[in-house]
Parts: sequence; C-alpha cells; structure tokens
Amino acid sequence: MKNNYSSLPDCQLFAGLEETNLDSLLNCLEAVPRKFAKGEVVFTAGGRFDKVGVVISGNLHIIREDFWGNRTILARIGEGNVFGESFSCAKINRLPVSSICAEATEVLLINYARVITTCSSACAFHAQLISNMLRILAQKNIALVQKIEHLTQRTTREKLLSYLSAQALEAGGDIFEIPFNRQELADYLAVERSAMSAELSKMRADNILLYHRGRFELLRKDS
Amino acid sequence: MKNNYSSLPDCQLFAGLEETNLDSLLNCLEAVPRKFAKGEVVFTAGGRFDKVGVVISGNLHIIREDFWGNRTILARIGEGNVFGESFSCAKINRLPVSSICAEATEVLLINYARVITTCSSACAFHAQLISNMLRILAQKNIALVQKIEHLTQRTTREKLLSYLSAQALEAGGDIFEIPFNRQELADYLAVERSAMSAELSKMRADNILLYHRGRFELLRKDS
DNA sequence: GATAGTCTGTTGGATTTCCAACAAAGGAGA
DNA sequence: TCTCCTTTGTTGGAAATCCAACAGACTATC
Repeated sequence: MKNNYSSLPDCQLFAGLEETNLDSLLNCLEAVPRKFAKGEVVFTAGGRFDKVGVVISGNLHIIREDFWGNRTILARIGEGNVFGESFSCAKINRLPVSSICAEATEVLLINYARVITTCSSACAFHAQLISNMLRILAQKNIALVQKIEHLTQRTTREKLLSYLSAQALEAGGDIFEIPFNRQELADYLAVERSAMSAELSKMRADNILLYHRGRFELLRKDS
Repeated sequence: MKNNYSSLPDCQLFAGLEETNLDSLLNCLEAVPRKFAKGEVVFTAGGRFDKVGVVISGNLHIIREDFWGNRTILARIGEGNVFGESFSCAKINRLPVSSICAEATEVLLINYARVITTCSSACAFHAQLISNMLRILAQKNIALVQKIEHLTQRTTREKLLSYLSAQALEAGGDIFEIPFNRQELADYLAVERSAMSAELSKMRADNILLYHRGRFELLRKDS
C-alpha cells in the first residue's frame, strides 16, 4: 500500500533527507501510518514498544501512573515530534509510561530495529537517519542536564541565577531575552510565580541584575 | 603504533563486542589513547569536541563555569565511562563545560564521525557500536527525565513519594530497597537530609509507608 | 563486648517559600 | 483614548524548609 508522505511535517528525525528519497526510506523502515481517535492508546505502560513514533498530525500525551494510580501528563507531543525513541533505544522491556491521543491523531510507526540496521547500498540514508536520532537524544540530554542543574539549586534566588547565568552564557552577552513569561519560568524552575517575582525585585535591589519583562541584564560584581 | 587494549575496563560503549575484534574496531575508529596528569584539561569550554572519550583509568570532572566565573563539578567520570558523547552527538559548536582530570588519568579519544559512519564490511561491528551509543544516550535520558519528575515536586513529602513510588514500580512490588543512604537520597532529591528524615517519620506516622534503613514498604490507601 | 566511626532520627529557632488577594503595568481592539 | 484582559509585581500570614546540634542505632574492628 503506497502512501503519500509529502504531508510529513518538519521533523528532526528526517532532517537532511530529500523528500524524493523519503518514500523509499520509509518503505525500508517499515513505516506504518496509523490514525487514532481521541483517547486511544498508542502504547501501554507495562508492555514493550520497539518502534519509534512520529506525530504527523494531532497531539498525544505521555502519561505516567504512580504507585497509587495517580496519573500525570509528562509531555505533550505535537506535529513532527518523535516519541517513544528513548524506550526503544534503551531497549526497555517494560514501558514505564503510556501514550494516549489528546485528539484525533495520525502517527507514523517505524520499526526501530530497521533504523539502526544499516541495509545494503540501496538505502544510503540510514547514516543520516542514525545521526539524526543520535542528535535528538543528545540534544534532549543536554537540555535535561541543564534543567536539573537549575532545579537542584535550593533557593529561588539560586535557581534564577543558575537559569539566567546559563541564558547569558548561551546568548554570549550580558543582555539577553528569555523565551518564557513569568508563569512559565516559575513552572520551569518549579517555584511559585509571585514569590519568584518578589525575588527578582530583591535581586534588582541588590544590584545583581536589571530587567524589564523578558529582557534581562546581568551585572558583574563591580559595576 | 599498536596498543594493547586488553586492559580496557568494562564499558557500555563496547558492550557485546568480542575482545578479539576490539583491536581492529579501535583502529577503524581512529582511537587514540592519551595520558593526562592531574589537573590537565581534556576538553575546554568554548571550544569544539568532535570526539567521544572513554576513561581507561583514573577519574575526570566535568566542570561548568557560570556567568560570574563560579565553578561547579557537574559529574565525575570514572573507569569505563564515556564522556563528551552528548556534545559530539548533538554537534554543539561551543562546549558549555570543560573536563579536567581529577588525578592521573588515561583516556581513549575516539573520532565521533567514525562512530556513525558505517564503513565497509571489514568492520561489521559498527552496528553494535551505534546501538550501544544510542542505548547509552537513551538510558541517560530516561534517568534524567525521572529525576526531573522528582525534583519538580514542591514539597519534601511529594519528592519522596515520587521517588519511592517510582522505585516500587520498578521493583514491581510494595517492598523494595533503595540504592542510596539518607544523605545521598537527600542530595538526589535536592532537600535537606535531616528535614527529609523528619518527613519520613511523619509519613510513617501517617500510615503511608514503613521503612528500616534502605528497606521500604509503601502502603496502599486502605491497609 | 568495648570502641570508634558512620548513619539515621529528633528537635527548635531562623529563614524561606507558599498562597491568596490585590495593585499596577502593558497590550489589543473599539 | 477608553475599556477589557493578561501579565507582572507587592504584601502579609500560614506553612514548609533549612540549619545546627545532639541523641540513638548500626557496623566494623580489635
């Protein structure tokens, strides 16, 4: 059954691959497009999932259920995003999470074994695909480590300094803009929004930084 | 220059590879063993690092320097462990961290490009190597996500419940042992040890769990 | 079983965060 | 400009955490 994948959204996993090659590659990967209704389960906690999923349209939630059965949404996976790859790559035998469609959702299920098994010369794009997969995992990794560094700080002030310092270093200058509003920043750092606002005020009073909305300037010791 | 790698410690990166094949593989990867003295720098923040490092003997520290120049040790990499792989895989152009030897240390530097570029049939072990690399990144990823879940909880009690619940689920039973002592657990959850001990006592009083040292039992609502 | 050293639990006061409610500032549309 | 709505900042009391100091439990060694 031939499918038209030209509608594949931008997707890190297929970055650098020509659209013209995509069809043969997807064939080689045993990629299967599937449609799910809202509330349907793509993979279930406790089972195995030896595939890599790509959301073509719609949204799905990664859900964890704790010891007492309380559910929490760990992530929302949108168009073009990959899911399940960590569990497939890590060869986990009992999935710790489920994925459930938040709305009508179309996904592409790819056989993970085919991703890492470079086939004959017919499919020279495996190398690119593997490189993409490594990059996806590695980038996520780096972002997670950085977030943990911030979260590990004990006080709100330290968390803010850790985050803002990292942003300044990344921007390569003392003045920079952050991609969060206050509520989002508070959620990211796992602190209370109003308390965080208050702390920012104190830090300004202490000549540590200047800010207006999303624009910040860190001050060096002697300025 | 032929080197004897028979002394390579157990290493996830080379898992599943026969020792007899190792020499030719390492050759193919342009692996270079290097010795560093205590305090020497293996890779420097700000630069590029397109290699993967494996610690053969000794220890090195991954170090981050913040906006004001304060240094913190992010990780200690010991024998058999891989380092730098996230930055190479993510193709970061300016390293955010440095690595400095904590003692006299011997490392194996591998050309990352050679890891992902499957060569001719002469080296059939690339597939295993790539699979190993993916597994290393993915496992780290899963562990980091789980840690973030715990750290994101606001109160000490919630952090403990999040951690212990995950341990119980992993163990597949209500009774389980944790791999940390109290101080280590407190550090992992980024809370104060004595406050955490106190909270554990309260939770026991509230009939949420039982414990003795590293052995815990979670109690279901109606027991 | 005596001893020393480490790990765990307890306590109270200082500090910090949370929470709720409200005030002020900024932005979009009429 | 005026109005409505969202975002950000401020405040004070309640709750939780941190911190330091100490007591009790456990372990290894002699």
